[in-house]
Amino acid sequence: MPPKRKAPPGQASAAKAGRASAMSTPGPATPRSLDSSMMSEADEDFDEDVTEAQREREAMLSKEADEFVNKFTFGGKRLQGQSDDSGREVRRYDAATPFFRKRDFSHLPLKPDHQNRPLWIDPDNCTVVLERFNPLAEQATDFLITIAEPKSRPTFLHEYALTPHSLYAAVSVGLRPRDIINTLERFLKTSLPDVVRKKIEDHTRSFGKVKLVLKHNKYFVESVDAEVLQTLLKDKVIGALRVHGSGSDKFTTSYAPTMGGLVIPGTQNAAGVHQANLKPAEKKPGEGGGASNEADLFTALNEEDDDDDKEAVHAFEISDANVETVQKRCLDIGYPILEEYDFRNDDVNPNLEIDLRPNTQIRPYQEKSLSKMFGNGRAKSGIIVLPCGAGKTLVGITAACTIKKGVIVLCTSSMSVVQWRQEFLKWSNINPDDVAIFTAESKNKFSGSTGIIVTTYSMVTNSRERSHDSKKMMDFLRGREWGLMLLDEVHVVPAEMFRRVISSIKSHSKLGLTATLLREDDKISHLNFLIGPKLYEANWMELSQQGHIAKVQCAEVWCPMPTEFYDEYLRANARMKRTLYAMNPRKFQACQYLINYHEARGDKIIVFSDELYSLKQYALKLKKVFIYGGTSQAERMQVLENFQHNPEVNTLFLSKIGDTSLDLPEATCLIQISSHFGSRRQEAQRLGRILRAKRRNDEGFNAFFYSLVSKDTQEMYYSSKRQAFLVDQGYAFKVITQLANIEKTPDLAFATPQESRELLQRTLVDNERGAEDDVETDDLFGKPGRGGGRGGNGRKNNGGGVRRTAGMLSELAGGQDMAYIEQNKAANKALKGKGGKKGAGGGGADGQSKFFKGLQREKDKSRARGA
DNA sequence: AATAGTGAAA
DNA sequence: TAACCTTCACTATT
Repeated sequence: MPPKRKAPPGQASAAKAGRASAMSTPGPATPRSLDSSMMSEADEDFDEDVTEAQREREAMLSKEADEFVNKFTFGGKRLQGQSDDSGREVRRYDAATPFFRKRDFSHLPLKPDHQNRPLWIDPDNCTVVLERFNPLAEQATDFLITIAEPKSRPTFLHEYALTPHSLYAAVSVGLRPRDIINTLERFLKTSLPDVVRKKIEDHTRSFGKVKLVLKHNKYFVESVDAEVLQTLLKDKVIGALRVHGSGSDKFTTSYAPTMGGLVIPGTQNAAGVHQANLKPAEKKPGEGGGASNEADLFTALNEEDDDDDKEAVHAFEISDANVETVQKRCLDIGYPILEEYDFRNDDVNPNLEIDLRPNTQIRPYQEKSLSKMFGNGRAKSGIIVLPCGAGKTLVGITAACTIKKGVIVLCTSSMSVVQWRQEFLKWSNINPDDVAIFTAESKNKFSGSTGIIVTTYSMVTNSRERSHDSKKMMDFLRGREWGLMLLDEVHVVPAEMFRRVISSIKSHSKLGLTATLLREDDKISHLNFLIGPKLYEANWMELSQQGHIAKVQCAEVWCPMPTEFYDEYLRANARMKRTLYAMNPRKFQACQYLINYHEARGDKIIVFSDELYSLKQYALKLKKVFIYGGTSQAERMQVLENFQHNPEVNTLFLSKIGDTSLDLPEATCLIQISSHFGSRRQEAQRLGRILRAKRRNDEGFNAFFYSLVSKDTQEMYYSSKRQAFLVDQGYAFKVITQLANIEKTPDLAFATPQESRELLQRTLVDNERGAEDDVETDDLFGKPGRGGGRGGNGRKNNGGGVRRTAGMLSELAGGQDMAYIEQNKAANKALKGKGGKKGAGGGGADGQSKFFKGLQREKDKSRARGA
């Protein structure tokens, strides 16, 4: 037994502080860390203080339990809000009751055969919980992804939310309200609460009644129900936007002769049938129950549809520019606009000669997502969410092959433009002349009357002066109707700039593709009226279990900071903080260790760092290749080529350039040493980089994802935020606090305190000197690189000028004392607010110091820009 | 043809 | 809670 030590009061409070800080680090890791270190310490060392320690622990545990319950309580906000419901009924109380507080629904009577039913429901906020281990789980899952939004899908319990959007999606896929209610009733353990029933009825009543139709290059709001249109026109927003054609205030009323009888009952699942014809063996017997059930529903609906088609259709026109406004308004007032394209009966637009190559195989989930899009024989606009590496491109191409009209594909970078074209040629029999690329380099049109154009968002949205060719091309794009608009990485669209695409190019249907329907702002919901509802979202875990994407082991490695680093960290400004926790020598060692370990296993490793300084330092010290924004095109190609084929080059360091704009070869291991705040999108996108790795099948996992985190720094908080999405997808993050035998690593860097201190000094000097040089001499770039040369990567720095201006203010602040930082921040903000628009009035900032000189320069620049 | 400058995303 | 650097694509310039 170890000698007992009586804890001096000071130490006890230190332990308390430590514990408090551990508590304040949110995320799934917290309980584990408490178990392993804190608990044992408390038990052994603080024997004498047992009562106090215990009390403290109990308090902590109960607080933790509260947090835990809160986390799994739906609508935690309401919980605090309503404090008293004493008037209602007397509830039974037991030991667990306090944990549930007001979220106790044990009064809802269970059905006698509840064990055979997989769903629970929370009537207050329409959250549905699915038991994955229930025999009926498969069928229920199929149903739930149609009517509800997946919130969280770990191994055993899945959480879905019924939202207006998700119900809208369900209706647009062809389910009727009563189908939804009946099926829910069938799967629920309790009877469907009336509140929910009413909600579903209310929300779905008006759905699917209004359509947006493109006719002769003009947009019309269309409905079979004249009263609905009247309602819309009475709305102050929509009514004002109506285009009054030819002086008549009546609707244009027409009949829809083309629809009657052409959609043959049973084939409404057009895409599905199409695919089934291609490959009948693809149908899985296991899916029988859910699929046929769904098919029944669709059949029922379709008969009704045929009746509708014989009715009159009423419409009024709106202008291109107002489409977005009208769509948004309609959604707000409960009449979401549905975009459907009856492509098979479109005689106006020429057909495109395109088909999938005969031996092409569509995977079941791809087929499923497409059957949602073409559920009733027409093309519905919407969004399909598939993880990276799961074949998004093929889904888009298959959609194009089904519609067989002109297609416009929008990508985020010119590189993926080239890829999309190649994929089209690879998977379909399209004539290469009919797939044209529209970027800065190439502005070709297709040869025939119709075809495919692949371009970038920025090319289409660019509002500045255009080159002559570019202008002509845009007129061409604007002047015609497209059958399908494919929006790659659709989560970028809600940005102010990019949403203009929607109104400037007219297409009959839109299909958005993305892996991560995530943004850190709340604009993602805008996609519902910009593009359409989410038609399908794949379950990552399911795909990896079926072997379509890699099985990934995720781990978070906690690296303690040496005290001298931590002292410096506490003192540093935000910019320096980020550099310091990336340069943590213990983190460097962990990185070195992991690289060694995985290279020995034969893995290909990618290391991500957002922090450029540390990226270079790591790569140079470990003698590995690296790519960042300034790396020239030719060299990027060369490095990637080597990484892919040269057995000597197994590790590649990347800045955040690797997130989107590089076509990375397959890798099996990924290490993150620094990242962009709490961006869940980035985390998911990076993980996506190794999902393609599925060749090796030797063990349980075929890919590894490490996140290196400096302990007790901001990183801990960001890291837990970043992981939220992946945790919801069912990934479990293992916390590693100790790497086995790390001290045996050959040439372990910074092993002595001396080296560690040197590293700190150099880091500080390198990052400060740069700023001073910049201001004083204005000649930073004539010098041979701070932080050592370019280790074999001799390249020209073309981004220098840009970086200089950008780095100016913040670096200056770093060189000054605290008082200065405050000023700088305030001034920076003021500059932001005024600058650019009206040319900030020349206020008190006269050229007194370096700081104000820099500020003045910024100001001049923004004024020049504005004029 | 290579490079500088710019707006915009996040 | 805000932070705020890096990166990209486009166009104009030398």
